[in-house]
Amino acid sequence: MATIALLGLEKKSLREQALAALRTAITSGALEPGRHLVETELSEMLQISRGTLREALRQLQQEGLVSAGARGRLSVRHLDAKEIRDIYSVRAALESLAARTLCELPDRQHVIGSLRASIQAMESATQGTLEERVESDLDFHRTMCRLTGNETLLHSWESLEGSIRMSIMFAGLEKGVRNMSVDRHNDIVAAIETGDATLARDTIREHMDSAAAVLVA
Amino acid sequence: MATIALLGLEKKSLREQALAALRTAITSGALEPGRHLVETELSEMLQISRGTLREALRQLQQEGLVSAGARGRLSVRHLDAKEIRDIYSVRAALESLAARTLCELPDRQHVIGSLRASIQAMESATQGTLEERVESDLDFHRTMCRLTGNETLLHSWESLEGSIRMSIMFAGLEKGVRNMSVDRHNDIVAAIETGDATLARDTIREHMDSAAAVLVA
DNA sequence: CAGAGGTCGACTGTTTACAGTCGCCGTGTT
DNA sequence: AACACGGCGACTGTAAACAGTCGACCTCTG
Repeated sequence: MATIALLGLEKKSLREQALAALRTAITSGALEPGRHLVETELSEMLQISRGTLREALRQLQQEGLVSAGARGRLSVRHLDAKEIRDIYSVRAALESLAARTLCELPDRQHVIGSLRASIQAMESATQGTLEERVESDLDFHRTMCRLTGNETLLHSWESLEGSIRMSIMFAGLEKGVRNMSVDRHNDIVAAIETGDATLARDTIREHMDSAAAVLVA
Repeated sequence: MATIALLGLEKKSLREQALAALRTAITSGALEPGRHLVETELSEMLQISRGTLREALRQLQQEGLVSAGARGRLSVRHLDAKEIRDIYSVRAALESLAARTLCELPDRQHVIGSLRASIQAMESATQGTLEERVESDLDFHRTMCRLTGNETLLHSWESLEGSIRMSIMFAGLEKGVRNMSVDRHNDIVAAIETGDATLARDTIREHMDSAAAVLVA
């Protein structure tokens, strides 16, 4: 196998570059689910030492992209239908909290603006590649979490992000993208704007349920 | 032979031992918040090499017990009142999902039994040390997440566990323990038993809100 | 031919060594 | 006295080496 490029991240530590490269390799399918990850092999691909690689792998493991087998053997995690549904349940819970938090803000104009901008970016990406559309979709949801100002919430969501990407990849990008609807996002923002936390929660739950359903179909 | 089985169970990697030791050191206050963590210093304390230590630190970092400063300098995370409230918000969201999931199970008898057993253990610990009482309390909540069978949910909760422990420590064990009520837990189980997800959610939220309020007071 | 060793190879666990960087502090200059 | 400079020490980033373990395959023996 050819080397995995570490482009665009020259400023950061090798560990972070490796982490990003591995994440991409896994969520893009270059490293297919179930694949056994051999440290010496990967460190050669990435042109880094094993020690540095191992640090990155620990992080990946915690994110759930990599799972441990006997004697520390690592492999790319394989997601089955139930796991995808589970991931989306947790995702829905986190994003519902995000929406509720935003609903309770006294002044939501700035928040609404940012969210609408994110939706706009998504509309612009309609003509782009599948990957770009997925990115813009995840951006919206990540933005929602970030705008709450709750770092713990954002961090929890981000540690789920890799699994979400894998879910989409697992089911095929087409399916994942087909489910992405600008309308749904507009509904969420509208609910937040009126401060209706219950409606926002229900909208998000429906969004997540149908997304999970499409992915496992 | 018993010895063979025991060998497999008690032998963990140095990394895991170090991880557990560091977690304990931080949540017990031996390593106070804000303290700068020097790798060579820690590796000497723990009698392990820096490489092994660094892997453990990455995991600790992801759990939020350790935060990174300039040039990779790590220090024990310091939680302020807002962060504690934020952590408990996310915790409430996750446990609400757990309760709702359990409410939707067709046959909940086994679950109810396990939860009541956990509460029983908590009552037994009433006479124990403060640490033991905190442990039994966390056990109940962790059990609730585990019983859902949603590994992602359990994992998300567990990655918050360290922060929860820090919150309790930050406010002083007495305060944390004073807030632990067997009644509250019984209320949660009762709600799950009747399948009333809304009631379970509200009970958990109140529980979490008041816990956070006590801790930051 | 079956099965008990026994060597080999492939990995992971762990340690040790080396390189780079930043702040500190003393020194010399003006 | 203020300031620029340069050596020094303290850390982190990174690499390379060493050790232990388990499975595969091969061989010898009954």
